[in-house]
Amino acid sequence: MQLKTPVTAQECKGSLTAIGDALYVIGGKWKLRVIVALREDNKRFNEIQRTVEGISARVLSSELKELEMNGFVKRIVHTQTPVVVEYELTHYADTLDDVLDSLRDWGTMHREKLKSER
Amino acid sequence: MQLKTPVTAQECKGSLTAIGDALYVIGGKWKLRVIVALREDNKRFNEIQRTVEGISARVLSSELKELEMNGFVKRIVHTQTPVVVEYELTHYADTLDDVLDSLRDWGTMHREKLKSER
DNA sequence: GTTACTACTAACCTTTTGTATACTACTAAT
DNA sequence: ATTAGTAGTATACAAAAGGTTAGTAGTAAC
Repeated sequence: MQLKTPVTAQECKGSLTAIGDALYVIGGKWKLRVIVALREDNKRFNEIQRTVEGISARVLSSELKELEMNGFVKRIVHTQTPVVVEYELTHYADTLDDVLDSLRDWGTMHREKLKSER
Repeated sequence: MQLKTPVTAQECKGSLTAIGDALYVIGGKWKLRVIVALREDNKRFNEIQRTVEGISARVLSSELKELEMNGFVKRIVHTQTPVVVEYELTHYADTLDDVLDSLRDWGTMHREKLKSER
């Protein structure tokens, strides 16, 4: 049994701004999932697409661009034949560990709850 | 300096599923923000709309319905004139505390980082 | 009598997101 | 010669999400 975080109007406004800021860069259906896929290992384009089930090449391509722009991902091109491109998480992406862990834990718990309700 | 969470292919797949489950019910632009607004206090419709800046009545209405369906929010109707409707977080919504806190902390940190880079 | 507040909802429109298919260009295997 | 793999982009279209405006019906203030 967990106590409710006491929240004043001030704190509430601050939270709203902060959470808005966070969702602005990591919100959406795919960004966090791509980051999770990359946490396993540096990955190449098609590997990521196979790991993140359901994402199309077009959407993955644009998500990777945004993640690169926001400093979560580094793009490494190996100029061989065939050209191989690797995507690597930056150190800044590691700052998302708490967010990803809490979200994973909550998702796991929620799935259990739904299962037990059936 | 924080160590990178070691992630195996198995753990990665589990995380992807769990995070997918979480985003399915609390993903999108508004749901978490509505919950944050309600953490301050039970709120009436127009109060929530004023607190969560930028949300339209139409969208707030549908978000509240989904939040109610998923067990995060209780709708309480006071049959007076005028009819007053209050929205209250359920105990289940409290299980999101870790997610909300980590997201708020990360958002705050991120905003500071952007500020210092300007 | 006009405006504002209560809590929405319907209709319509725009924007965002996603899907499907085809295509580049090169290598290697069958 | 055909197929598969490398990493995408172009095009066209469909679906989902979100925004805008107007309106309901009742009360109370100005």
